[in-house]
Amino acid sequence: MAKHQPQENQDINELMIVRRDKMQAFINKGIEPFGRNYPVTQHAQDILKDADNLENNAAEVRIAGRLMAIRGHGKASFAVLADITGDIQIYFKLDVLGEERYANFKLLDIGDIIGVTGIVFKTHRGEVTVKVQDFSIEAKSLRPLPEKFHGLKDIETRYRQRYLDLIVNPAVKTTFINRTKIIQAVRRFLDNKGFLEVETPVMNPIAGGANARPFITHHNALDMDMYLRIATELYLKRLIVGGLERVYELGRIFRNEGVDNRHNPEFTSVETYQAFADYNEVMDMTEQLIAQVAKDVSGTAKITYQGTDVDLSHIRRITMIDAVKEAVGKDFTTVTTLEQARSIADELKVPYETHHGIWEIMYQIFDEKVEETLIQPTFVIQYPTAVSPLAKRNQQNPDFVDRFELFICGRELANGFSELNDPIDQKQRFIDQQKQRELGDAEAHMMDNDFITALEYGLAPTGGLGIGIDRLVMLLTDSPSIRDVILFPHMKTKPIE
RNA sequence: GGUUCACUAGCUCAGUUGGCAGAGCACCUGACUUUUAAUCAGGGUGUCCCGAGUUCGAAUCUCGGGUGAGCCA
Repeated sequence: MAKHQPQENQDINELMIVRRDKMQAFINKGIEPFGRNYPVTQHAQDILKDADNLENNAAEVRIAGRLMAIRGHGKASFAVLADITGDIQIYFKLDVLGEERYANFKLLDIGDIIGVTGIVFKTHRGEVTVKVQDFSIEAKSLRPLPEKFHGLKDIETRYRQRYLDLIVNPAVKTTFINRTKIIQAVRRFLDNKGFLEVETPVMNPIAGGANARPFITHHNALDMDMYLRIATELYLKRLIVGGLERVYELGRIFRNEGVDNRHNPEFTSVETYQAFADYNEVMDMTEQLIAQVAKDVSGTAKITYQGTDVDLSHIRRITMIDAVKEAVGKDFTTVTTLEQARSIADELKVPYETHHGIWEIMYQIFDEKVEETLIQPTFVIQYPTAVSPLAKRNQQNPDFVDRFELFICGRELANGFSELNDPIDQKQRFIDQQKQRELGDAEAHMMDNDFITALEYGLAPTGGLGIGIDRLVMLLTDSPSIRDVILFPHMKTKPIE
C-alpha cells in the first residue's frame, strides 16, 4: 500500500489532519481505508419500501453509501447513510458490534463511504433503521463536506465542484436525473416514429448549418484546420439525399460565444429530418414531442416555469408579421419602402445595419421586442428569407420561407423548416451569405460546395427540426440558468483550493 | 465589451464611526445504549480573494488586478 503522507506543499488544515490520522489508524489496524468492491443487495429506498416485511423476517440487508450524519450516544450511535436512492438511518451499537468494531466505527467521519450489513427495525419514533451487524470502510473521505443544514450555496463552488453540489443538495441530483429522463424520452419518441439515430462528424472542414462562430482546431496528420460543429444540419440532409428518409442526431454542439443564463459554449441539440414532410408536419410532430416528453418526465403537460403556468399541450401558430403587429402594434403588410421600415425601427429604438432590407429590419424588431413577449407556447411561422439561408421559400411570397421557431417563456426552444432542396437557390443563398460575411457579419453562413453537390443529386422534400435540449431541460426542471442543467458548465480555469 | 453586486473559519453567514477576527453547524476533549438540525460541559481551528496606496492603525477607505453572479450591449 502506498504511504499516505501529506505532500509538503499541500495546503492542509486541522480538519484534514484529523481525517488523515483516522485513515492512518485504520491502516495501523490492517484495514484498507480505500475498498475494492462491496456488492449490495438493496438500496435505501428498497428497504424503506419493504420495511415491514424485512423487519418481520429479520432479513439481513446489505447496503453501501456515504455517511451524511453521525449522532453519537456513547455506547450506541445513529448515522445517516446516503445512496443514489436517498437517505436511510443506520444504528451502531456496542452490544451488537463488539469492542473492536465499535472502536472502528469511532474512526468514521461524515463523508466516508462505507458498506453495511444489518437487520431492519423501527425506532420508537417509527423511523426505519438498519441495525449494523458489520460494516467496512470503502473510501475514507479526507476533506470535510459542506454543512448539512444550509447545504452548499456558493454558486462558483457548486459549478466547479459539482460532485459536492450533488452530495449535499438533493434537488440537484433530481434535476440531472430528470435531464437524463428527458433525453431518454426524446429518443423514445423519435425511435417510435421510425427515425434512425445517426452520428455525424463533430470535427468539420466547414462549420455549417447555423449562423454562429465556430471553435477552430487543427488536425496534425492531415495538416488542416478543422471546426467543431455548430450544427448537425448539413450532414443529416446529406443522409436524406442518401435515402435514409428519417434521421436524427442528439449530441453536442459548439459555438464560440459568450456565457450567460441561456448560453454555454457547448450545448446539446437534437435535429430531426423527415423526407417528404413539410414544416407543417414538423410543427405537428414538435407539438406532440414536447407534450409527450413533459408527460413522461413530469406526468403532465401543464407545468410551472419560474412561477409562470405554461400549458405545453397546445402550441398556437402565428406569422412573424402578425406577431410583430400583436406585440408592438406595427403592421408590416403596409410597409412598402425601406424608409418606412427604418422609421419604425428608429421609433422602437431597434438598431439595424445599413444593408438590411425591410424584412431583415422586421426580423430585428421581432428579435429585440417580440420574442420576450411570447410566454405561452407559440410557433412563429413565415420567417424572412434573408435570415434563413437553408429554408425553402414560401410558394406565394419568395421573400419568406416556410420556417417556424417555437418560443416558450420568451425563449427560443426549437427551430424548423421545409428544407431548401433546390441546389441553384441554395448556392445563391450561400453567395448572399458570403456578402454578409464581407460586410462584417462573422456569423454569416460559410459557402459549402460539397453540400451543394449533394443537393444536385436530389434531396427529397424534407422537413427539419432542431431542439435545444438544455433549454427544454431548463423548462421541464424549472431551472433559471442553463448552468443548472449542465453538470460541468464552462468557467475560467482556477485551481480548487 | 459596459455596469452593479459578491468574495471573512471546512460550510452558511455577522462584522457598527477605521481600533485585539465573530456566531451557528462541522471539528477536537469529556458525558451519554432508540437519536434524528440529538443533548450537556469545555475548546476558535483564519493568507478577511490578490497587490499597491492613504493612515499611528485597514476585513472596513482609495487605486489596480482575479474569480463569480445579475443587468445592459
